[in-house]
Amino acid sequence: MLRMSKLFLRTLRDDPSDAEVPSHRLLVRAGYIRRAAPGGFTWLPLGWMTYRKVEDIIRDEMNKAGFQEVHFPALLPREPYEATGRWTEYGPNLFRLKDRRDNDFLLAPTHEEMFTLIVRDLFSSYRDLPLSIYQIQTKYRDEARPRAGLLRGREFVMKDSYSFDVDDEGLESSYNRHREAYISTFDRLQLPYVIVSAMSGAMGGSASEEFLAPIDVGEDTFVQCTSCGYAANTEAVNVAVSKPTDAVHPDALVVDTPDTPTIDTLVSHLNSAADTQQPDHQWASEDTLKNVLLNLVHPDGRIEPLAIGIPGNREVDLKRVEAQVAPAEPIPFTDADFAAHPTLIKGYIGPKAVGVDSPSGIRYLVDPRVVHGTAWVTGANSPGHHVINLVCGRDFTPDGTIEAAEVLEGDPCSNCGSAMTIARGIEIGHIFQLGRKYATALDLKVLDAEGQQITVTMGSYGIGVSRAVAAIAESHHDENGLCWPRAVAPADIHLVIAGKDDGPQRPAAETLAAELEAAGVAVLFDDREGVSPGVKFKDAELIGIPTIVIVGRGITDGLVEVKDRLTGERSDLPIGEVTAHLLALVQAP
RNA sequence: CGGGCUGUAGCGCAGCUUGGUUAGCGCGCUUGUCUGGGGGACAAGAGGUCGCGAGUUCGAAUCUCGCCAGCCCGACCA
Repeated sequence: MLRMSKLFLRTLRDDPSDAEVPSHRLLVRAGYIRRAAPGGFTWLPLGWMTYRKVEDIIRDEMNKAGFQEVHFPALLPREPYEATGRWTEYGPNLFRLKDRRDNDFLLAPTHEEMFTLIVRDLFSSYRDLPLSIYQIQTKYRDEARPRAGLLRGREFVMKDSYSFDVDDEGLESSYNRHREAYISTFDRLQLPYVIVSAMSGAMGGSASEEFLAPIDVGEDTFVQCTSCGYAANTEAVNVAVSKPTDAVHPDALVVDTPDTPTIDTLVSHLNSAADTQQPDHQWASEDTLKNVLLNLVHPDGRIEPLAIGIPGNREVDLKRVEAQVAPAEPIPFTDADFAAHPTLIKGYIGPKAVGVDSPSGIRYLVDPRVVHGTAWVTGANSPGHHVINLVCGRDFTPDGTIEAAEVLEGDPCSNCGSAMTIARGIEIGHIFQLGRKYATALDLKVLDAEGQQITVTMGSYGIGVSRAVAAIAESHHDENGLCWPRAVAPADIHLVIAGKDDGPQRPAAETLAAELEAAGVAVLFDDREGVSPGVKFKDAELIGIPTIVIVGRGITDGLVEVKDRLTGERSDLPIGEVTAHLLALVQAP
């Protein structure tokens, strides 16, 4: 039993000024967590109990699925990460430090290397596989900008699993077992989620999905099809592509378009100038082909310029580009870059100035909607001039396609063509098939049935444990405070004495509390003296235990009040029946 | 890493423009009395390196410079 008279807790009447998102605000106000470092939080008793409930559910589901728990150090030597290249590739987000003999160490941001190495050390036969092992561990990332409390810290807890299989079918099966385990886990945590297609990114590999809790404060943007259920992180969306057309277009024609360096100015010029006006059709921004230049910075420092052609009604989405070109990093051209490429006229760049066979030699990739037979208005590579009716495949041929254009609300689904919606989400889980990248780099092989060495294929699966606590808070609160799902609440029942300190309420509540505890119900007992009922009620709502029991003025008639935190529904029950009633509530599935 | 805002008691804030006794208010905390179903009242208290460091000045919370930290937007982010 937790007695509030003794509990290490102080609730705050005002919102902390540095907290913006609800989970951060309420967890601090209700006395669950406290900021201790940039991006680091102390868990106070109520918070730690909730955290442990979440962790236990995750652990339980992992164990049920047959995965085995291990535990690595967070402090690791440089060598394994050197072997996979991540010591440098991980960049500034890696916490690096030195010991007294000047050896390099790091605080692990994730543990692929260590898991791979330990399996290599212990196992050497296909008969040992498949294997899935996991840990629940504190991770460190030197985030440029920790924010939103627990949602993005520099120190956080993650459950990370790794699967090891001899072939692709095995990997597929391990992947699906994790997917199922994640579904059960998030269902138990009562976290709403959408499973979206994701990029496997620099990690390599193929299949990759994210579990996103659809909450506006989330940092990921995803699309969802209103009809077929397709969902994807915007980084991973494939645009719906029209078929190549056989339409016959007039010859390409260069027209004077003075002072039209932007799509807007170009479109309004086309619609007003005598030589370009069309009787039956207003020019629109989607008729234009916008050519944007980027520099790709490769991990080895090499810089490669890249030209991207997209419909003029859209912007380039750098996140999407990065997902395509990883591990290279895309950076927009600066004025200095344009100066270094005098054949590229900013605002008037056309397909003829770019492409590997052009004078510039710059690789030219276009949006997949720019297909054979489509006609475009685009730059004529001369200030104040554009060309109309420039036909892809006839007048120019790009070097390839790239998913670079921003995704807009209402865009057609690439699967079924229906309109897609866009929403934000918190990434609460990520599962993906790593393949053989780490096994190859660290030489993880086993003998197959024929006695041949084969490289193991791996999967990697993460759940942010501390982030899950915040995500639950984000999806389970109201203006008065938290409303925990029963499975993760720090106690089952919040029992409040509402009466004079020497009134009959106290002995009745004490008896009830003892009875509940004896029946196995975890009670947070507000037995504080000299605290008015109003204060206790406010605290109870802030703290958010799902059922609040009030021993108050009804006690003279032998009644206590049972209140549902979420619905506000209340009922008076004879004190003799309360324990059975609450027990049923708590044990309800 | 760029732009904007901010840093004064556990929490929320005023004071800074125009430098000047002992830095103030509300909440919270301590003691007492009253109160006792929605953060109650009165009284008396405790609690501060004014983010840190230099500088200007007879004198700096206040002015200048540098740094650090926080929040928001963007960049970044298996």
